[in-house]
Amino acid sequence: MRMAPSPSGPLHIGHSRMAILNDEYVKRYGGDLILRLEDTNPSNIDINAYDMIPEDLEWLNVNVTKKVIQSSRMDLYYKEAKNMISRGFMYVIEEDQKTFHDLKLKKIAVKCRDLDPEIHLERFEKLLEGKYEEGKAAAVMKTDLNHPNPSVRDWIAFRLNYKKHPLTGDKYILYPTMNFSVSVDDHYLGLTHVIRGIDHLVNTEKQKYVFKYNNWKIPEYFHYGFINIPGTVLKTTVMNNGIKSGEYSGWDDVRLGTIRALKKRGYKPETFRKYWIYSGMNKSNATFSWEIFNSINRELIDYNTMRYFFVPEPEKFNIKNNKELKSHALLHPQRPELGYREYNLNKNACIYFPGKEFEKLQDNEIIRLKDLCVVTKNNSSLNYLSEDTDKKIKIIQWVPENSNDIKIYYPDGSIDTGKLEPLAYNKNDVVQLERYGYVNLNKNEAYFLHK
RNA sequence: GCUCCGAUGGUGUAGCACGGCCAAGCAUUCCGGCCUUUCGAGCCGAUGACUCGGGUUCAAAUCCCGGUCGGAGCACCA
Repeated sequence: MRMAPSPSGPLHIGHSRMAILNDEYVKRYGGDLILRLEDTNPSNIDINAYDMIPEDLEWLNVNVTKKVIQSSRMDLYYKEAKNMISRGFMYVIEEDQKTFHDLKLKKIAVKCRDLDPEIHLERFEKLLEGKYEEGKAAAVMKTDLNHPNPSVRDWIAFRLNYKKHPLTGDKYILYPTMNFSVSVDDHYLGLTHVIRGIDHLVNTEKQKYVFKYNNWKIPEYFHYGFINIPGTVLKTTVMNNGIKSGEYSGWDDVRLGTIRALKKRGYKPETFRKYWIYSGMNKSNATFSWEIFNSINRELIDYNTMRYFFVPEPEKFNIKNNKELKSHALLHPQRPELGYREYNLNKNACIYFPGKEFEKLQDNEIIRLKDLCVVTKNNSSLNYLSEDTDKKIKIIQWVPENSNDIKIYYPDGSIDTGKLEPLAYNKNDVVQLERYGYVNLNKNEAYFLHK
């Protein structure tokens, strides 16, 4: 099995599907999982991606057994190309891009298509030596000019690019297109099974020509459908531009759909795995379900997340108690052995209470400050009533006066501000803010995870 | 336009290769209830789907034909 991203940025949630599906097959049936970085287009490479991609995979617990970088295999591609030219399966055109394309649309062969292989070999050398301008010549795979899909007709196997390559510099100028390098690599790396998206359906058809001409064994292909991932930014160029312009704080900005952003928000690697295994390899397109994804994650983290109080839009109230109070809230309702969060409140203590909740209360309504006492609303104040009651009343969270301000960053770009109870401050952990949601605390700020 | 794919509740899937056990299972969301000093967890309940039309057959979600809708590809990107 293999996975073959181009090193143009870090992995995002869409890539994680390919990675995990491949990894899962290797786990079940054995074999190698090859990470192949496809960097044969110098115009589309981010040098940092060579490191970021393996990091992301490691975090996802994807077990890569072998790593290959295509730009270090150029000699192999050249060798195979010459071999195929000499046998008449590939040729070199001296037409420019548009001319060649127009001819193909009309199913017309270029004049030189069937010239002696020797001539094409000479031309190929000229390509390597840089005797042509970019876009004015290319090596072409001979297929079928009558193929109903114009892109399958005599597709381009090598093209010139004089741009400096981040890894190989100006050592090479002639680069194979994906369809050629993929075919050669899939064969020599011994691929038996290929899992990839349906966007490659036509590429598979193109690549099969290379296999057939060389009598190579064609791998088994599986194509899965597109996943539309709503509400998140995934396009590498958009992310990249946003980072450069300062709009995003980096590749791990919580508004992005990268693996590192999701990690920062507090998702578990296992969540990705469970989700993608559960989704299977349906060929039909689907919408990514954050609901299900979050539900999986919630189930994984709930047992190990401590509970704390957070008060959004805090309003300060003097609860006018005439005695000292002590709060005793469990760190985890199912795990009393973990202990309590306790705060001592003096007589006439002040607390913070959520502004929105206060507005919703009826006058004289009795409510419970969770794990503290019972109060009643009178006009614009909250007044102490008793320590406990048997009645079923609303239970609302609060925080003591010495609580700290905190900002909670949402993936949609919004920010919630409020007061976080002192015991949670400066923690670096995923916690559940009771009646609010799960967040990943990072000292004096937090990233919203999910409800 | 051409070529190729696909279509099961709000969402995601199971079932389709070998028609009957499917008056369609599971998960999630929403709604209702129980429990609980969280709107979390847990428990119970409810609503909700085979794209349409033909055909084959004793019998079709499953096979065949056609329509509709959706998607992908039509690059010297991957």
